[in-house]
Amino acid sequence: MKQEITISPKSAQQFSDDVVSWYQQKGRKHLPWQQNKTPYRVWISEIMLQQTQVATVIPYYQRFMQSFPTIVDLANAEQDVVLHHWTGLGYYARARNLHKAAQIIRDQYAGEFPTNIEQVIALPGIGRSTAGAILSLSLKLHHPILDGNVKRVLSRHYMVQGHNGQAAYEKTLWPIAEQLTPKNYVEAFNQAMMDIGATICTRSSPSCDLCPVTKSCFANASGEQANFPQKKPKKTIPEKQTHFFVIRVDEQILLEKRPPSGIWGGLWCFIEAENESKLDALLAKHALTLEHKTELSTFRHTFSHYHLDITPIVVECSFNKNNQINEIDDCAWYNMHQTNEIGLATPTVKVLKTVRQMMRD
DNA sequence: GAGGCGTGGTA
DNA sequence: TTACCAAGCCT
Repeated sequence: MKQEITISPKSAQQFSDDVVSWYQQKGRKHLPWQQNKTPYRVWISEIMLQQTQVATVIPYYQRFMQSFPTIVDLANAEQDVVLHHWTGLGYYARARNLHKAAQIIRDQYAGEFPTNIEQVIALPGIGRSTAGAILSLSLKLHHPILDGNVKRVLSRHYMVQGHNGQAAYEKTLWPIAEQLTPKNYVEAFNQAMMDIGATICTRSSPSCDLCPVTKSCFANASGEQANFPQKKPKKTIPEKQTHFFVIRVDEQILLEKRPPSGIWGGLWCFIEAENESKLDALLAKHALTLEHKTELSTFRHTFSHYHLDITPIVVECSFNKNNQINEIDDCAWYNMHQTNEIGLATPTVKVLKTVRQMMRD
């Protein structure tokens, strides 16, 4: 059930004044994407920061901007190279969408990031909040934002029921964000709201004594900060099992490009199977002779929605006579000692390291 | 509209 | 160790 929250223009003005003054004194101003702010630089940061912490993003951001200094550079890059820069960051659809959107901007907007919010939202991977953040932070255009930080601040301030993922929760919060967002200093206000959420109005034990709007906060007044936002109902996530076939011929490793969507979409992984029965057919298909097989210890990789117990099987092979390296379907041979410009999932990187270590010993 | 989609940090 | 969280978007 959507709550109706009424805010007087005067209290909204007070709120934004307090937040903007706080930003000028205490806000974060030295993050890499806050220097030389352009729509492109802010866009990349906003995408990387989705569901990802600042400290994790910084080195990825630096490498990405170094390799793709402009939208057109990004658009013209190979998808493998873009995904290579995302290796280990997760939610790889973000990188695929970023690449697609850059090509749209190159082809339909002459390489200039659009400034109309509807056009920005129409780009793949950009929703209302990210679009508002890009246009307000880089160009000072008057748009509200509503990311996880802002939601938490507003949820507490006005005691809005609900939690992330609930439609009614967001339907209540967007009009609040619209009413509070000032016409002047919109960039300072939006950045400050994210800073306050990230550093003061934290998920657990918020530092209300440091908050510039604590005096008007309903949750603070009633001591109910811990009850907002509400806890999500917890659910147990399933466990799945798989084998990684590490098919190796000398220093060459056979990898398979995954389908363009779904888990690890577009990344290169070891060939997967639930059990070993697939191995014979696999060797025949690639014209390989088995020389030695080693099963490594199983390890667990946990996603947001399931656990995956992975058992790597190192399969040392030689090529059959008269068969050189032949690439079939979406498979390709990679030299395991070179840093190929391709995207790899974290467990793939981990197993590669283990195999390199085995070869040294 | 609820679930898919990653990973590393933290309690 | 396990469970949950961190600047969402897409289907």
